[in-house]
Amino acid sequence: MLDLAILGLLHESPMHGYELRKQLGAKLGAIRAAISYGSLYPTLRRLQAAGLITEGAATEPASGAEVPALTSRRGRVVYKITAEGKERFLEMLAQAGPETYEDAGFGVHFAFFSRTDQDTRLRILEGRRRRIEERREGLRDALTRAAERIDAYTLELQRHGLDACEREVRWLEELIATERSGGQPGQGREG
Amino acid sequence: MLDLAILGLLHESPMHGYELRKQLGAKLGAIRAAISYGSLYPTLRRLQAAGLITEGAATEPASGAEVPALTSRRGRVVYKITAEGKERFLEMLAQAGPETYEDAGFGVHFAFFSRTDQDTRLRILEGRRRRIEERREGLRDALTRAAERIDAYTLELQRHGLDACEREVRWLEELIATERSGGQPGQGREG
DNA sequence: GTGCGATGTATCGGCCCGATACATCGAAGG
DNA sequence: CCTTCGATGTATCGGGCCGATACATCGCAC
Repeated sequence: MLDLAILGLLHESPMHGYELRKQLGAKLGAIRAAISYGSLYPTLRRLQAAGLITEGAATEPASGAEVPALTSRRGRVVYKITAEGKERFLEMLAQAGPETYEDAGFGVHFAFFSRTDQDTRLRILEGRRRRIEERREGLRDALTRAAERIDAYTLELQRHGLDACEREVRWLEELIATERSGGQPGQGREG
Repeated sequence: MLDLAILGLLHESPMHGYELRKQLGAKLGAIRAAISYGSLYPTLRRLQAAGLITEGAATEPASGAEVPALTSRRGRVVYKITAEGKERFLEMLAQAGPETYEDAGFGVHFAFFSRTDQDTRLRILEGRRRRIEERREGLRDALTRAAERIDAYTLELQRHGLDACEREVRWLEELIATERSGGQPGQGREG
C-alpha cells in the first residue's frame, strides 16, 4: 500500500525521504494522516532490496553550470525508480485485491487513476462501491434490527456512519457515470 | 484502543472471544472493520496479565477422567472484567490523548459516551472538532494553492475529503450544542 | 554568536492485520 | 446412517505501520 504510493511519486520525479513524506501528505491528505518515518524508511529499504528503486547521493555533479538553490550537498539520499519499478507500479495499480477496496487502499489507487486505463478505473470504482454498500447494509441492519437495545450515542455513531456510506455510494455512482461517458471528474462544477 | 473497547464490552457482560469479536463489529461497525483474531487474543492476554480481566472456563467435561494431555478438546474461555478493570476503563474513557481525536480512537470513545459525564463528552467532541478542522484546512490549502498542478483524480479525492470534513464538523457542532443543552443525541429526528 | 524552527536520516518497541491451523457442532441431504 | 458443510470457537505467525526517540545540519532572527 505504501509501496504503491511511493512508487507512484517516484515515478513522477526522484526524491529524498523527507520530501517524499510531504508529497505523500499532500497527495493522500484526504484519506490518511501523514505517513510515519517508521514506515517510510523500512519501505524504501524493501523497495530497494526488490530492485524497484535505487538510492543515489545528491552530491554536486562537478561543473558549476546549473545549480538550483534547493540542492544542498549534505548527506541527503535521493531515491529514483527503476524500469522494473515502473513496470511493477503499473501492475500493482491495475490489479485489485480485497484491500484495494478498503479506505486506504482505494484512496491510493484512486489518487493515481490518471495513470490507468478506463477499464481498470471502472473495475476499481465498482469494487469500492460494492464494498461500501456492504458496510451500509451492515449498518442498516444494526439500526433497524436493534435500535431499541442500543444506547443513544452508539446509535448516533451508526447513523452518521450510514450517512457517510450513502454519500460515498452516490459519489462513486457519479464517478462511474462520468467514467462511462468518457469524461474526467470535476467537469461542470464551479465553486 | 482495542483495550478500551474490550473493557467496555466486558463491562456490560462476560463474554468469550468469538462473541466479543461480533459485539465489537456491531458496536464499531460505523468506524472500523471487524477486528482480527490476531489482535483480539493477544490483547486479551495483555489485559489479563495486567489484571484487568480474568479468564474462566465455561465448559464442564463432567466425566471423571483427567483432561487428555495433547491437543484435546478446548473449552470456551469466558472473559470477565475485574474491579481494577472497571476502574481503568473509566479512567481511559475520560482521559484523552492525541489519538483520542483520530478516527478510530474517537469512535471508540464516542461509542461509550453514555458511561461518561458531560464535561468529558464536551471535551472530546471539541477536541475531535479541532482535529477535523485542521484536516479540513489542510485540504483547503492544497485545493486553493495548487489546484492547477494537481491531476483531476487527486483533485476529486481531495474535494470529496473536504466535503466529508465539513460534514463531520457540522455533525459535531450539533452534538456539542445538544450536549450543552443537556439533551441526548437523536431527539427530534424521525426517518 | 546563539538559540530555534525547519530540514533530514534512521531505529525501536508495540499494536494490529491477514493468513493459517485446528477443533466442535447442528442441520441438510443422499 | 453417515457425510458434507457452514457456523462457532481458540490460537499463532510473519509482517506492515505507527509513535517516540535520537541525532545532525541549515538558515535566520535577535
